[in-house]
Amino acid sequence: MENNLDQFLQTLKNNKLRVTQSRIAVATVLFKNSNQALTPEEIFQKIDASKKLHCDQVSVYRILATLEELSLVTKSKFQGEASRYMVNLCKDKEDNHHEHYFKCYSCNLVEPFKGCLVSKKEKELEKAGYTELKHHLEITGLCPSCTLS
Amino acid sequence: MENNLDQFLQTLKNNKLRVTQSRIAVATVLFKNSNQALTPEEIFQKIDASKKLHCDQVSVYRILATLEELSLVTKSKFQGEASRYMVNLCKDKEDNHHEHYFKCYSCNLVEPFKGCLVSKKEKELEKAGYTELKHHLEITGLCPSCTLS
DNA sequence: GTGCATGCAAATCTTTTGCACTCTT
DNA sequence: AAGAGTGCAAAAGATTTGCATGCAC
Repeated sequence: MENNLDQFLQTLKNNKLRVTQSRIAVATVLFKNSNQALTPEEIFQKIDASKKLHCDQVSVYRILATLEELSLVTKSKFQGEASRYMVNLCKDKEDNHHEHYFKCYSCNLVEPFKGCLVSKKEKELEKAGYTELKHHLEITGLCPSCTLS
Repeated sequence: MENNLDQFLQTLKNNKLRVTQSRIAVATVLFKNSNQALTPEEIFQKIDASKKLHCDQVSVYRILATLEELSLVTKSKFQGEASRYMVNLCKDKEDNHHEHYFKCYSCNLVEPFKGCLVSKKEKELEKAGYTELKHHLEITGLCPSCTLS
């Protein structure tokens, strides 16, 4: 856990980015909630509540954008609400790394699905002359444990 | 075409909604662009440009919401931009009518796909204890004719 | 010391809401 | 005449941008 954070910060250094208090604050909150996907707002609230950490809300946005470019965090967007971010625990650095996510609307658990549900359809479309295809899939609901309680 | 518009307005009457100038304006623009999905902004611009028609931009939002409830228009949301609406040319009134859309980012053509690419995955999840599943899928790219030109 | 990164203010974009007035029925 | 629907103003929520200051290196 702590190792993960250190490794995380090391990646910043390796990319010639500075290890600032704000970035440590965001990273710390993300690691403490590594099984949830949090909105920038939620991350800011948790930083603010901790008293020990500090970071402006606008900086949270900027930092998350930076972290996403480095593939240190994963962004997932669900309809009608703010984007959500979580640490990218999947260590393989393949660029093609592509996933879809389930989000529980009760506990905000976010789970990735291996494989892509849409690639088959995309291949069909490419054969039909479509190009530069991209897609975005969101699945939401109640996870098993929230279903029971 | 004109018949479609009349039929459209008749549906309003059948649902005890008034046939107002604003609703005619929105419907007219939607029918003139029935193969495209337009944003509320775009619809408003076209109404405004026509000089003959008139409707406030806020009313465009309200009218689209009303039309969507009656299934007269279909709403499709794509990442990072405003929602898009188009007349629902599919006449079967099945409530289960569920589709996914492809949007061309060049000409804004929107095409529905029959069938659902995700339902199989959802059934797996239900077996695993997940409940109240919903999903949202967006596919974008260049359509064949925009690819060629 | 240098300049990357931050904090603060303000702007942007989309959409919603409140309310008085108007037009359809 | 009644009230559904509209127009205008303003608010709301998420995110971005500009710029002067400050902190990591």
